[in-house]
Parts: sequence; structure tokens; C-alpha cells
Amino acid sequence: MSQTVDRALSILPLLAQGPADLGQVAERLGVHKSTALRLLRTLHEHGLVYRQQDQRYRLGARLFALAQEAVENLDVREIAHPHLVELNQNCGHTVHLAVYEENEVLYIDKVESRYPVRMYSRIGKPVAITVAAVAKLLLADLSEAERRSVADKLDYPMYTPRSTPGAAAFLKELAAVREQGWATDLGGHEESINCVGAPIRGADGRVVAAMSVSAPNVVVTAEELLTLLPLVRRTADTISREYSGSNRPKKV
Amino acid sequence: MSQTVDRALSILPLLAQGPADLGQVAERLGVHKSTALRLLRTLHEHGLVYRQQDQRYRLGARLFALAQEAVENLDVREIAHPHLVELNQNCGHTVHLAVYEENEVLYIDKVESRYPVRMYSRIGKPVAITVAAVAKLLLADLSEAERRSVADKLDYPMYTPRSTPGAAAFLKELAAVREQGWATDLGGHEESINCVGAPIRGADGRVVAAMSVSAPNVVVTAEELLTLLPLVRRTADTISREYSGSNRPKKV
DNA sequence: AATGGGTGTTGCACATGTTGCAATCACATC
DNA sequence: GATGTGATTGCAACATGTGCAACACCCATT
Repeated sequence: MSQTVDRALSILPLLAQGPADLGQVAERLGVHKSTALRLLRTLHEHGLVYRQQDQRYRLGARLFALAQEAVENLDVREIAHPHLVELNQNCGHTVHLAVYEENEVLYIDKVESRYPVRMYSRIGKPVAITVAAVAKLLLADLSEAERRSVADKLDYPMYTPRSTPGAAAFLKELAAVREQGWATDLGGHEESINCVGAPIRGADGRVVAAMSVSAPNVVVTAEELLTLLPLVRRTADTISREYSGSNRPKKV
Repeated sequence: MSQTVDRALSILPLLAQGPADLGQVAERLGVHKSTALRLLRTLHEHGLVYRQQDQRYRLGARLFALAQEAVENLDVREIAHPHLVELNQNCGHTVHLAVYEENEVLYIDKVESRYPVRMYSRIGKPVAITVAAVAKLLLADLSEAERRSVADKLDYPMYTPRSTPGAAAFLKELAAVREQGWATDLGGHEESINCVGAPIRGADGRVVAAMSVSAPNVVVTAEELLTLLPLVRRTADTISREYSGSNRPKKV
């Protein structure tokens, strides 16, 4: 909508891939060097872009600070956190909290497993959307049309033989999740890791976030993990109630 | 330098404080509503801004993803990480890695304490710059003029009675740190928490990052923590060597 | 139903801010 | 000291962004 801003913002994902010098930025942006320079300067003044000693540009510090402030202002996260910790203390496994936003699902909180074997994930990192239990929960709550539209847009990487193979299978899985009110990921992302998850709902019943417990096979089998389901659901419901109470919908 | 981009970017910190509606954004930006709308739309298209159900805007998901990608591409971080983990396994305490950038010091990596009592901190969060050991290390390496300039610009909040009280004291401390090649924070940020830190240097000898070990009084006394200093310094030196090797300076 | 205040949104004429060029500078390397 | 690469600046042309005013919309009142 605004050409200049559009160009400037296009620089960010470009630099996210690694540092680049003025010429590279200009070329990949399709503009004259002088134009790129001015845009970079503006980004620099706002701290979103940093200039290293060798003159190349990379993403700057304020970006982290912003992302940090943003995530800390999310109501759900704040309310959920103590409950996630408690759950972690009860079962010892890694606990995740995730939200859906514009075709992406991302972790906004995490409590690390107390076992030495941990799974890799990081707050802010986009979730493997086609297989993760939290992703299924969040997408399952969308309208029929939205689910279809999102499912069509996605890629279906076969992380493991048990990954969701395509849109049809995914939609079927979402329907099942919607029906039963909880979700699993049994080795769909990494062969040896299983998850059980449950949705967190706002006062209007819509899913605002999803949480899950993950553990590797070497610690507990999938069956054992499933016995935690009631506990996970209870925790999610507690958070839902607390969230609904403090956050009465202003509209709708 | 670019008015439009400048205005658009000014929206981000504004939204970081909490969601705002179109009118508020326009007012705080000092522009017409229609202008603010177009800027917000552009930010929205790039995923930096999200529109919630009640029409208000808040920071968007892509911001996290960007910050995430950026931090993962930092060379020092990648090289340092395994060493930080090893150090953590040897001593059990929380280990931090931080860099300096444009008047800010921020954590770029962290390995959690294995003790139940943990200190609060988070990757991406700006460090308490006047008291943290890592901040002292990073600032101590700046030129005399830069140190003076930064020291003057800072605030000196008295987190505890042992916080650095002002610019003069801070500069003196920096000189000492520069001299001795390591730094501490003994209860300067939180009464009961102590840190010891050491610098990580590039091939040209300049400090590129700093690391520290932190532990609360209840776990180890300050004296006991100081006995870890040789280990911390050794780890920092190892990282420095590895970093210098893989990262020969292109210029200067 | 009708009214009114509060939003967010669109179309448009004007001029401001942005663009690309070409020239210049900074700084290596040969 | 010449040569090449990349960053930077000044400037004139004009594409872009701007504010205005009108409109659409939602909700609360009467």
C-alpha cells in the first residue's frame, strides 16, 4: 500500500538470512543503491538494522527488544505461565504454549523438561504446522472455509513416515481434533517425540491458544504420555476459565 | 531520512506498549487517520502488525520469527553455545552470553541453572547495563571517548544499595574491568544474585561478546562463585580462539 | 425505526517526499 | 600513484504519499 515502507520492510526478511552489503540489498530489492541506502539509514535510526564493522548490514538489537515486549504483553501468556510451570512440575516434561496468527502457529512460551533429554524448540519459532498437536488444535477451531483455505496453502513436508501427508489427511485430522477437543502428535515431527495437547478458550468459546506436553520415547512411551491427557486438559480448562474471567470480550 | 518509513517504524515501539486503535495511532504519530491506516496496512502485510478481533492493532508474529532468525545467524552465538552448555554442566549455574550494540547490551544466549532457584532473564531482553558483569565487559572495551559518552547518557537506577551510583563510579569500574580482564556483579542488580564474567575477543583483540555465570546467594556465596573465575575465563578464551579462527577479519 | 456518536474506510487534487542518475568520495589493492 | 570497488551526496523530474471531506458501518439511545 505504501511503496516506500513496503520496500523498507522487505529488507528485514532479506537481512534475516544473513548480513548483506548495500549493493546486495539494492539488487535484491530491485532499486537503485541510493534508494536502498536511504531506506537502510532509516531502519538503522530505529535500531532495526545494525551496521557491522565491515559495513555490511544485519538485523539490529531493537528488533529483539520489540519482539520481547510484544510477547510479554500477551494476556494469555501471562495467565497461562504459572499453570504451565505447575504442570511441568507434576509431570516433568516439556510444556509448550502456542498461538495462531495469519497462517502461522508459533510458540509463545515454554517450560523445559526436567529430564536430561530435551527437544529442540524455541519461543518465537514457527511451529511445524502440519503435524504439531498445538497447531492442529488452533487450526481445528477455524471455520470450515478458513481451514480449507489454510490447508490448501500449506506444504506437507514428510519429517517422518508418520507426518501428515497432504491437505485431505490434514483436514480429516482437524475434524477429528475439533470433535474430540484434544490433539496428539505421535512421532509426526521427530520420530521419537510424542505430544499431547489441549486448547485454551476465551469467554466466547473460541480457541485463543493451545498447550501441549512433549516427551521423547526414551523417557515415556506414547501410551504413558496419553495417560497425562486428563491432566493436560484440566490445566487448559483452568487457564481458559481464568482467561475468560479477566478478559471479557468487548465486542461479539 | 525517509519520512514515510520513519513514521511507519515509529508505530512499532508505540504498539509494543500495548494494543491501540487507528485513532490512537494517528494521534500519537501526529498524522491524519488515513495516513496512519495506510502505514498500518503496509506493516500488516509484512506481518509486523496484527489486527485483533476488536480491530485494534498489536505487534505481529513475524516480528518474533525475524528476531529468531537473526539471533540464530549470529556467528559468536553459534560457536559459543556448546561451550556455554559445557560450562553449565560443570558448574550447574545459569550461563549468559551478551553483545553490545548501539548503547544497548543484550542477552543472545542463556543456559538455565540446574538448581531449582533460577534468576529471571530472557534472551533478547536488554541487560541492566550499569551493573551487569557482561555489560561492564562490553563497555570497558570501547574507546575512552565512547565510554565517557555512553556513561553520560545512561541512567543509574539503584536496584540495590550496591548498584553503580553514577557515571563517575561507572567509568572507574570500567577502567578496572578493562585492566583486569574480567568483571563481577555482586548484588548490584538483585540483592541476592552474584555474577562473574569474562570477555570473548575477535582476532583483532576487540571484545565481540561477553559471558557470565550467575548464581543466587542461597546456592553459593560470592566467594565460592569467584573460585569459578578461572574456569569462566578459560571457557571465554576457548570461544575467542575458535571464533577468531573461523572469522578472520575481512578488513581492518 | 430513527437518531447520533464513534469508528474505520475510500476517492481525489495537490505538493511533498522519493527516486534514479551521475558525479564524488573513501579506501583498498596492485 | 593508478585503478577498481563500493558507499555517499546533490539535484531535477515526477511518482508517491498526504490530508481533507464524504461515506460506510456498528452500536447505543430515544
